[in-house]
Amino acid sequence: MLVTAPAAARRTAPAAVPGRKAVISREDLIAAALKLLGPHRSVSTLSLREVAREAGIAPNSFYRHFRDMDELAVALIDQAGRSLRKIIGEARHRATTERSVVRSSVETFMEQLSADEKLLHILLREGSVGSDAFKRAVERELQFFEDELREDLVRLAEAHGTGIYEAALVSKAITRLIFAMGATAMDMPPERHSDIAEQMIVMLRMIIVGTQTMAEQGGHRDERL
Amino acid sequence: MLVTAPAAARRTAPAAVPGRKAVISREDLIAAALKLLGPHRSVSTLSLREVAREAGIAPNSFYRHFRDMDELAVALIDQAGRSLRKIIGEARHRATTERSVVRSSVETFMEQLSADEKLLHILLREGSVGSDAFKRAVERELQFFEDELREDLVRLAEAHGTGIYEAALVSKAITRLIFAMGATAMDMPPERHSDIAEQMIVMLRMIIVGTQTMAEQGGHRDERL
DNA sequence: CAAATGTCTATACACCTGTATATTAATACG
DNA sequence: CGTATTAATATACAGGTGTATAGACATTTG
Repeated sequence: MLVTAPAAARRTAPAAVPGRKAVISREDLIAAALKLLGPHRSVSTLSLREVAREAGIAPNSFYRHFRDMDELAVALIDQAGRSLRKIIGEARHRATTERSVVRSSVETFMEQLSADEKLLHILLREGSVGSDAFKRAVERELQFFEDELREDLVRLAEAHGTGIYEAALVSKAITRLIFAMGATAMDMPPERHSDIAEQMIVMLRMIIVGTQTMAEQGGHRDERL
Repeated sequence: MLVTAPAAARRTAPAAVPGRKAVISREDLIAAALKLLGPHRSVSTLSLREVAREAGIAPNSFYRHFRDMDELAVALIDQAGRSLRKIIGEARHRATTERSVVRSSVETFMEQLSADEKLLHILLREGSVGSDAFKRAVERELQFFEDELREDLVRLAEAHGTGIYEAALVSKAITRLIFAMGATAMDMPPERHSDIAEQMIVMLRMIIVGTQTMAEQGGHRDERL
């Protein structure tokens, strides 16, 4: 993978390589790119020069850290995914003792959205534009999310003795739905976010009740609709 | 609305206005833009000059028809929405006598996707990037879709004597889910499209079974999950 | 036919983009 | 110390962009 190779290189001990000390790092460039992003500024519209300017370096110095803007974009997605998974993971863990998993996860998700954490915005917004590498990176993060959710679902289903029909599809549906709803929520005033969260919760509950009911009936509902 | 005003102006009888006869029309420009679009070319990356070049006119002539590229983009979305609604409408009508509504609608949707009709691609792909006007146009089309679906759902629920819990949310969930799944399907080889369609159908059935079950139980399921 | 009027083109400007080349600056090692 | 090695810069180029301005062309109207 293109992005992990240099990351691995940096991970080795910084044992006294000759040459000039790096005044700027990949992380600095990522931070500069993040600073430029906003509700009206998407990753795909950022230019190399712009990021370099924001980071306070000459345009050409950019190449010391990334092959092109696309590689930076993938790094951004990587970071966004890691951050989101960590947060949601904590939310799930926290939830088992307190409120329901779906409520606590959804609310955490929406809190993160409101917190103007631009990372989440990237993940939600730009999954379908950009280079192939970029799209694949986003898809990979969705897949991670989906897998973790599926494991949680079957675990919880067993714990509660409820059935679950097509767990993989359930988690896929939930993931896509959450991300789609989150994306539209981004373009709304924050005071409506709690409404959206409630809508999400009802939607998820429908899916869960659906899969449970279908599990009880063996999935053999007629195709009346 | 910005785009309907000039459209209305053109709709008046073309009764002998003085001046030179227009050699190119808005529709020609829209067609040129469509020709440029593709799996690796999104609306937001089209330049005014590029579209003008493709249409065979001087860059400045563009302004005779659209204020800027954004206005063209909104017109594109408009057309895409109309086209999709028409097709899905026919599918729904056709379905009542033949197979299930959800199956027939989903299959029609995916057929349209495979048919390389770029219009649908625009609608699916670029809902979250671009100007505010553009995003609002996409959101409006989704809303149309959603409203029609809701009417259909309550009608069918009454016809079959099944309940339906929170019909508005059901149609919203289905719409967003279909569009999200469709967007990811676009980036996949066509031979996987039928798989995706089957996945969609199961997902939708879960939601429908869920809303029916919740209607029977008055929506008072416990929050175990 | 002439005048008016709307359509289209040509030219030009200022700006921005990615990147190739050459040069300078700073650090580590012998 | 000097030298090798790497980081960062300055300059420059070719090409693209949106759009302002002015003029040419065609067509309807008086």
